[in-house]
Amino acid sequence: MSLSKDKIIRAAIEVFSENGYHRASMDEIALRAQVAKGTLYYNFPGKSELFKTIVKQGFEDIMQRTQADLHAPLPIREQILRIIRHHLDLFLESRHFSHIVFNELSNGIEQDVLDELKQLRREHLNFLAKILEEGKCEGNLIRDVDANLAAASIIGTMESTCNYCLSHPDEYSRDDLEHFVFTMITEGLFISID
Amino acid sequence: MSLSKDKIIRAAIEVFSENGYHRASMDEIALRAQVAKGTLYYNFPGKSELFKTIVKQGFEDIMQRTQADLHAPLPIREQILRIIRHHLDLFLESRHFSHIVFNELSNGIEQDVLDELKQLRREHLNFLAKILEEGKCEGNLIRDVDANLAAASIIGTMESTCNYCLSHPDEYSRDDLEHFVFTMITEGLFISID
Amino acid sequence: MSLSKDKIIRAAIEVFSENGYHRASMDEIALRAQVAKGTLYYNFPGKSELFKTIVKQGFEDIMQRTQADLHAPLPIREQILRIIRHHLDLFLESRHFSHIVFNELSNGIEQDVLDELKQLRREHLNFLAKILEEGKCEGNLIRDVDANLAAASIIGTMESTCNYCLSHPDEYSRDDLEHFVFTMITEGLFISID
Amino acid sequence: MSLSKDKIIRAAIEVFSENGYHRASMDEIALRAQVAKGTLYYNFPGKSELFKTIVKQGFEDIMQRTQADLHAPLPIREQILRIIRHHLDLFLESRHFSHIVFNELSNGIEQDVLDELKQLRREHLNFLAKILEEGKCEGNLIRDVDANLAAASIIGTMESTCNYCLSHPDEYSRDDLEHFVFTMITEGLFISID
DNA sequence: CATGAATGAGAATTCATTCAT
DNA sequence: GATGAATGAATTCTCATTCAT
Repeated sequence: MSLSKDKIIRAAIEVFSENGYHRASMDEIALRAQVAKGTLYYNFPGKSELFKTIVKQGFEDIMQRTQADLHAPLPIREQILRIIRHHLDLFLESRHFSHIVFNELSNGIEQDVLDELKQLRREHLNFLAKILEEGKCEGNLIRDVDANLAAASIIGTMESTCNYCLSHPDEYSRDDLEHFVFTMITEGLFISID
Repeated sequence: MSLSKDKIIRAAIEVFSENGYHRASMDEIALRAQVAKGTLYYNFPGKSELFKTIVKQGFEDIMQRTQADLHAPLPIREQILRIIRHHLDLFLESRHFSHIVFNELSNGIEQDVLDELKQLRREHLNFLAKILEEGKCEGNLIRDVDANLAAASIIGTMESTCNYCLSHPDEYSRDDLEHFVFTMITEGLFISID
Repeated sequence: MSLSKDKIIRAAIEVFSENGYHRASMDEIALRAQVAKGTLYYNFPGKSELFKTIVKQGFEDIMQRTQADLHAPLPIREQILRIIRHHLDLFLESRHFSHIVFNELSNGIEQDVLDELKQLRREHLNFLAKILEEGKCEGNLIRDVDANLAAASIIGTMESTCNYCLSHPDEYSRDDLEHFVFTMITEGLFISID
Repeated sequence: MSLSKDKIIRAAIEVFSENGYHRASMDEIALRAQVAKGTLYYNFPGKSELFKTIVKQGFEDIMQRTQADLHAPLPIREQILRIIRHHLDLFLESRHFSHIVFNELSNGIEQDVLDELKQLRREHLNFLAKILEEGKCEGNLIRDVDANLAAASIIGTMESTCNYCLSHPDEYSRDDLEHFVFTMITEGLFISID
């Protein structure tokens, strides 16, 4: 693997994260990667393909990190907690990137690349949905809802609350947030009388 | 009242919704509005101001529509249901626009306009948070969580699940979605044993 | 004579003086004159004609003011001094306007208007040249040079030194400048041994 | 060395000279330089920077050409004559360019670029003023006037008379003009009785 | 007389992409 | 493998001018 390719990817993550897809410029990426502009095109067919590579890597990374932490006999309760933890890490650490990865897959990217990106997102959702699905088998804990919708819901909750926390720094601790998200997702807003 | 201004706003909503801020071009907006390019600039100082007008109107619209439906003595349970209904209407009807309104407030818009947009989003969140806060007083129903985070969480859940449904058309009925969202938000993923 | 017309002319002098022909906008002129943009075009055929009116008025004004101060039996020495005085007044008071009037008659104005403007400048030069020519008859004082060139030279000297003084405020008094210009024009740089 | 850069500069001198700063368009410059519009922006940050480059080069050129011709022991009389010669060359050869360089430094160029341009003009004036200042030491020839004002005065005289001659072609020979300017500058308009 | 909404040609600038070296 | 000069289509914005009222 070429050295340039790595430098480019690292720089591209930075630039896409900071600016979003459209405001990110190939010039800026080349500058940060300390390679010539031509080198970008030597290593990647174009901007959207470079973007796809980044996003793909992002999805794979979060899925792998999460997976690695979900040893077999963990109760679903703990599994969900760990999923939340890993995703909050990602979201809080690199909010724009997460935003891109999870949301900005609509704007003006070439249709074929867009389709691949949507496929990646679907896979990630399936990954989470599958964990939930398996969790359902485990005792009478998880409500019988559509696992895909549930996964989407979890991601939405995390993204939105992270966004809010990031724009209100120092108001919430990391632990507060984690606890809140876990409660909302598992117990909901209403007090259950038990 | 200027006829052009209305035509421009209608066209701008369409174009921004379909393409997002950056891919939306003033040319396209003028074309759709059937006015000359100069007319855009006669009526609005520039692209970002036009965008701001649209977003502002969007926020005001959803808040007003929701407010109008929340008569005084409704139980919080019913209020939340109605909030969800109105927001799902908006999200499903104009997904990209909602996405813009609720999320794409980060990428390369002029800082001062951006600040105003964030303020609008904050106001909308406060609007929802206040309803939740008031709901807390009503019996022992709502969990004692941060109302702002809860509001953010609700929006995130709705946005994300709507997105999912829109990319999987015909898999979920409107009623299914509404019911799911309501359950997730109020009861969470876990079955409460009562 | 219409009231609007006067307001427009006054505003136009300001705006042209401050910005030069090209940067001056009809919008700005209308704004300052407190009339609608259409009113400009009701009173003047267009920007260049408006400009011409201003310049013409400027030339006529300076010529008239100067003429009025040159009573018959004044020695040429005194006449030149008064010419200098009046022109310095104009140049120091409204540097950009003078600049426009005396120099910026080349840029992108319609050819026919431009021709008229050049004609006006020529007339002003002739006006000065004629005074010099008459002065030649008076004793053996004025060198036998081309009166037109001499007039051009006088204007150039005044313009250039005024410009310098305006960009170095408080370094030269009005009297210093007047005295310097008079000396340069009449006696030149070299000490004449007499 | 980039070939395009040279072509652009040559074309820009032409276009700026013919039209002045505002009427000169980047399109026209690109066309004349036979490069694509983008190439302009590849080589120069923008219009005003390109303009600055041209003006700077113009000032440096005239100062250098003049300097090169002023060998040490030349009497001040001869030095002034040579200064006049070089400047008339420039003014007559490229009137609009000279006009731009020496005068059009006011109209709507970015403030920072404008400041640099004014600085360049100041340097040129100082260059001339210094020569005059040194000339003062040489015998009792040069009047004790402010050297900066004198330099400004000389430039103004040359500019204005060249302008006049250029709009009255064939009326004055190059030698006539040179002789006139030299006389005006050194001896002034009045006959000194010696 | 006066208005101001509407126009559209034209201008500066950006940026993904190509290609000869 | 890598470069960077060159490109040109696309984009935002300006502004003199027109015209129905």
